[in-house]
Amino acid sequence: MNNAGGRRRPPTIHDVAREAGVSRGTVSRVLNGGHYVSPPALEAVNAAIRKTGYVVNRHARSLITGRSDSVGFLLTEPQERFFEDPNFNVLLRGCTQALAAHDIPLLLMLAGTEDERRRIKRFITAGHLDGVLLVTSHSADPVAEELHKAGVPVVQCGKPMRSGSKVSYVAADDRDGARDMVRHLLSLGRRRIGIVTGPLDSPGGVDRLAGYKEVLAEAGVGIDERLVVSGDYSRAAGEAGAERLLAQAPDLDAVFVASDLMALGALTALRRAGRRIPEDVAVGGFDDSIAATEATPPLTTIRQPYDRISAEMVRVLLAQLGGEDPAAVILPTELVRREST
Amino acid sequence: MNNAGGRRRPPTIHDVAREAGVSRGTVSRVLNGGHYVSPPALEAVNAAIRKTGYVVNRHARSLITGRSDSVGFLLTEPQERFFEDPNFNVLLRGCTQALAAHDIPLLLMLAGTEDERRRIKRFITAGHLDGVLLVTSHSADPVAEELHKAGVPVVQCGKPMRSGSKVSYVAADDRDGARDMVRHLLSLGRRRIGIVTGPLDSPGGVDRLAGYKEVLAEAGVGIDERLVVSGDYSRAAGEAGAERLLAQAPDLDAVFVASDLMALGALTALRRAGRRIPEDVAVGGFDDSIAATEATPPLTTIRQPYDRISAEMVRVLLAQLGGEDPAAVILPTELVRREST
DNA sequence: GACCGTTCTGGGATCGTGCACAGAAAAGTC
DNA sequence: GACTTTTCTGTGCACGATCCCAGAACGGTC
Repeated sequence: MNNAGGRRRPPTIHDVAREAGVSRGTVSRVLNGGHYVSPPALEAVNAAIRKTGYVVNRHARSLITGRSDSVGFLLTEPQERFFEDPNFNVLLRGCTQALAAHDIPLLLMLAGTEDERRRIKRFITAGHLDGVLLVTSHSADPVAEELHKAGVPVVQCGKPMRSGSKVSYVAADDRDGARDMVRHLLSLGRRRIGIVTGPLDSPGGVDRLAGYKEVLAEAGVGIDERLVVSGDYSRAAGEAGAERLLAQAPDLDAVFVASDLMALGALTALRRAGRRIPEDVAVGGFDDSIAATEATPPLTTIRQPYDRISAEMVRVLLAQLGGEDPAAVILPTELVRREST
Repeated sequence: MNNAGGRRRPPTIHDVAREAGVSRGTVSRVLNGGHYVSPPALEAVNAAIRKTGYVVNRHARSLITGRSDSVGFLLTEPQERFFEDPNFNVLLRGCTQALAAHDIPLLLMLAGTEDERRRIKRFITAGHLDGVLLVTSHSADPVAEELHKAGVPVVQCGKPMRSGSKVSYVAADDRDGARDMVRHLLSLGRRRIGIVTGPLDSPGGVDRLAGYKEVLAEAGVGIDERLVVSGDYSRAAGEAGAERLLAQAPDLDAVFVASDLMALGALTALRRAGRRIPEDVAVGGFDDSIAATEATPPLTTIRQPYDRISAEMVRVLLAQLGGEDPAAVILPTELVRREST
């Protein structure tokens, strides 16, 4: 068994066939489900596989089947922000593990520059991948639509902006999450509730704002546009947003910030203005990333089920590879109470 | 050019040959470097490639060459900690981009459970990968050695524990970084300098401690074992470590904490004990992760050049694929002064 | 026994490349 | 011009699997 220094030629299906005393065809059938194989042949082949340590050559298989049995995980701009977002890690890990359970390798592709985008699109449309899991914070990104048009199965993380799109997606229920948070703030007796929204050219930004307005209207609390500002999910934007709110509506007693990272910035700004959290101003975040638990005080937030999102993305993609139609999945969120409210 | 709804058969080398009026062999030669091809033939082939939109079928190529032209990025346990470490992201992104420049896809493999480890080892040794970039916080991990013995080119991130190993690695100069930090603390007039080391079964832990002791000895400051405690790089360990130091040596005036994450915990513990940072106790970290800049006060730390580390890992691996011998690369660190010292 | 349908098996064709080889064409040498 | 060397080209084969098809083996029915 000494094999140091170089790789030996791996056993092929032919070696297994010879060892088992059957033909290649029979071995191939065993490998692909075992239909139309007699019990003794099945056992002989399995024994031969164990004995030889045979592993299928995926390249040879792909060449004839036309499938690659691998999936791409595509992250499009803006990398800096997203890549440092802990939520991204959870997604990537979840997808990798869900695919591993099906023995499907994941190819990581980062499209930062325009040049990289072209390269990657070329790679994908060349048929090197069976499907693509797409993550982009900018949901207006046309790449999902382009790949879909080229016949490549795609599942996007987060709702796409264009509503007519037939691209599969998996997302958390932004609107409902926002409703829960605002109801929670109302239940604490707060009435001057500000909001720092996400970018309003993305469904995440729009839907969370819609939920906010909906609940306030329901409760008979009027909507004061001075209580509404927007940011881009970054920490700095949260800080600036809170400052703007304080200037426009100094009497606010709560803020719903549309991401935990922005909430961190908001905490800084509010504290600097001398407001106590949560006594003077209650602060609610969105995401439930680790940032939320490590903040001081720990953030009340809306949990996005990233582990389930990744699992669903893989499930939907594999279903599509199996011939099913594109699907949209919306997963429920959950209010997580901590000390900031 | 309408191709909605399904993939069309991609053009093959044969289509290109027919289009260019040459044979398959000539096209193949153009694809692989263009040697022994006449100028007119070269141009005709290139034109045909552009016209047909031809992209090489990697599976067919791999089948005949025996190479896969793809590389694995393997992360072994313990995932939870490492995966949430922002440094990991920087490594992963750096490797992906460096490989993309050579048109080499990266396959992400996470080995959490023992079952996953077996699966992945099987996958790799089956020849589905040309080489492996290995990241593990536990440097005693035998997987590097195993893969190496199986003839798979490996480059490890961080120095391996076993010194006799012939596995390539790329690491920052831990010892020198520690020396710089301790010299810096000495230059501030501090003499009672504590240390929270990393795990002492890893070179990172051992070497940083060695640097610490070396500089103190050089400076004629004795080594007080009450000033030395160790942790596991986690935030909680930093907090506990600082508490132990405060109990064992209440007169300390500086702490060198062997990771930024631990330093965050140490800040909490020191502040709770009423020590002002940096007036009473100066705190130095290690890594220069984003945690360092976001801490209050921002941490003085030793910068590990993760972007260069990832680039070197890829360079060394590709060199090895090209037939060169395994290599060890140690990169210089840099002191980053901020407000915690 | 003749016939049928189902289960099971083996071998040839095939996927799209790279490589070895043979031979043509061009270039250099005496 | 005859010869060698170098450059250039096309063809057959191989890589390792799946797929298809023909036909054998089996069991049941009339």
